[in-house]
Amino acid sequence: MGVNLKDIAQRAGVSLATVSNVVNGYRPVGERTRLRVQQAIDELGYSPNLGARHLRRGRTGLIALAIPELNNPYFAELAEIAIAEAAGLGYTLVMENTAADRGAELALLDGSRRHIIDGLILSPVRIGREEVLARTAHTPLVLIGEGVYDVPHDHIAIDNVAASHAAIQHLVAIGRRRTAFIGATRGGERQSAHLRVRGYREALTAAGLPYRSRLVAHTDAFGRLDGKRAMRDLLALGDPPDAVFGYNDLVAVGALRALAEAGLRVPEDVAVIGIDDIEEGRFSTPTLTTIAPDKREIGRLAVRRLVARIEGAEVAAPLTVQTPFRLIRRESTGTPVG
Amino acid sequence: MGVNLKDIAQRAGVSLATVSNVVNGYRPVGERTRLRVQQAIDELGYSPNLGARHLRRGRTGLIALAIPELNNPYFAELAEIAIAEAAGLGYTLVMENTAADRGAELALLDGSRRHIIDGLILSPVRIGREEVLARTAHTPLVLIGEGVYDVPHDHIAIDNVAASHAAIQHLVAIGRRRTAFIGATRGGERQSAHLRVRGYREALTAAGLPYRSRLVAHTDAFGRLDGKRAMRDLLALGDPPDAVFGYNDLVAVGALRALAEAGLRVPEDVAVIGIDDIEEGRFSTPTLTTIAPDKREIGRLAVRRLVARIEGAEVAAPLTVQTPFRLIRRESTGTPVG
DNA sequence: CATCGCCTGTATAACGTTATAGAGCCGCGC
DNA sequence: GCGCGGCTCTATAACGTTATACAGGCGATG
Repeated sequence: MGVNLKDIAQRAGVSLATVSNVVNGYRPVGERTRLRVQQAIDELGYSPNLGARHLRRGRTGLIALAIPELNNPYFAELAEIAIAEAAGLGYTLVMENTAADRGAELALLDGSRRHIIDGLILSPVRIGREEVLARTAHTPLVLIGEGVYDVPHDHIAIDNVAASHAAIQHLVAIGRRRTAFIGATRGGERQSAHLRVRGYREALTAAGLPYRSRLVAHTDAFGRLDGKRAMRDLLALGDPPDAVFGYNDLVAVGALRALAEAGLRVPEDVAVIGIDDIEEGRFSTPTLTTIAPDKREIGRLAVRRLVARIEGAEVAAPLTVQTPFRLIRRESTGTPVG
Repeated sequence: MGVNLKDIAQRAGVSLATVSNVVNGYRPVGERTRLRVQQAIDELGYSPNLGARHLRRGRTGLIALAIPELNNPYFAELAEIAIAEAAGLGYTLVMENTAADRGAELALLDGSRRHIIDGLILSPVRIGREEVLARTAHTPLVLIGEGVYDVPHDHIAIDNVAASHAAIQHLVAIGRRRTAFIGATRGGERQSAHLRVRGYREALTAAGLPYRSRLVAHTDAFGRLDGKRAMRDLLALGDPPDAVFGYNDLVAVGALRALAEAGLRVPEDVAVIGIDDIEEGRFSTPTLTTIAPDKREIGRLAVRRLVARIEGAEVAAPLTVQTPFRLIRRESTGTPVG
């Protein structure tokens, strides 16, 4: 099909090996021949066949980013950053959608893709420590988000407990005394949902407020619809909450909608706060107060750690990084003071 | 590294070729040997090295979906569908973000990725007919969305003019007489923005309403912020519109926000309609009336056409498909009647 | 009974690249 | 005058797979 090394070699009157050396500088080439080869390359419009290169090198130049839902703007924004970072390092990022499915996560960890991918960035949802430890694939793995700990892999996440503290402290500061949480899950001791509930509980206690399990709404997933339904249920309680802390912005947006349909005012009747700082929250009515993780940092760091491992930094010990976050005050908890 | 064909062949006591035939059924294999080989495969946990396979076959099994912004929920939803469809056909889809950049679109059309990708689905924004015709790469190309016509490639899009008609007719039906359009662009005769403006204009004329160029707001991009700014400008006019038709839902959401900040009621003061039916519009306050394209159909069709071409349907003439759409009435144009 | 064709299975040459071993040439020191 | 090391470049063997050409066995056909 296309132009290959041999064509260039013939055109320039040199050997295959010399052309290869010109292309990727593995060994030095004399100035005159290099120029001749370069000219042939330009004239014929050669670009290396990556498949063949990777067969020979044993690497494909592909890394995968596996996330539970592409539809979630948080992950879409993260993916956009990661794709750019990977491209800058000479890698192509392919997105894998696990759809929060256990089988899909397991298949990625150790599946048939292993030959096609040099490394994997995974945001685990349904698998835990054991599954990660049981993995036999030898390609580097970087974990993002919470859920799996104490495994020999790099791990990047925000401090969920601290983030929840910040959210609750803010609600307490604006005078709320009955704050609900939407987005708890059953089981999963170390899942991020669990950690966020823990932070919620600890912060309430620290503020001298009671923890009421009725105000903790469980959901199957973390989408807008889940938030809306849960909020509706909370409003049906005898004594509904005066504030809601959503597992993420999507859930919080759903809560906003349920409140609007119920004819309640935000933040006067119920204040709402989420986590993720998705763009949608900057344009909703009311705009959404949120805990903003440093998506840029997470995306770039994950890719860079992975590439470092792929390119041979096996020696370094697995790194666990907690990226910073900040509170962004918007209308859903009252007009910012500052 | 991993287990390869040779290992299996030795274990089962057969030749390489036989194992290969068992794996991909290119030629029939006797029942007894097939079983023995299969057993060896299972025992050793063999999975084919895709790089090598693709080098031999001349195909990589990768197709690319190039879209102008991953952040746009419309494209994220489309991508999710396309990824699933590609996986079902044995292909891996890699996402390419052109960021609505001309250079990026050109690079994709004819760039260094050509060896790594079997085919490309492109949503062009900044390039036109000439650039597509000038392309030298020989891999199949499927275009989605509008902007490029009369090129020898499959093309899938909704009928933008008709969609705009439907939107305007709806606004007229609910009694609006001064409808603005947000999201026009300069130049680009056949760009979708241009087509949507044309439909807007034609439908107004058909309804016996005047077309006022002051009510057509131009934007640089099609995001929430663009919609918000444009709406603000429209409201500053001496006689502001009583309805707004957004280039897409994102722009419409931005308009909703500007209206809320201006203290205007939707739909009483200003009705709003968009195109895309993104989930966000089902949860915004008010919920957003929209023209819903059949995303599932577009995503699946694009992938299937591309794969058909890759697998040798060069004979068939390029297909241009217009996928259906429907109007979804929500609060932003008044409570649905039906 | 020889021949033809089918059915299984094998040996082997690609695919396009990179890394290794080595060949030719030149100048320098003993 | 001969060997030795440094510098370029070349020849070639992989990487793991698939497709082609071919070989042997066996029943059916003339």
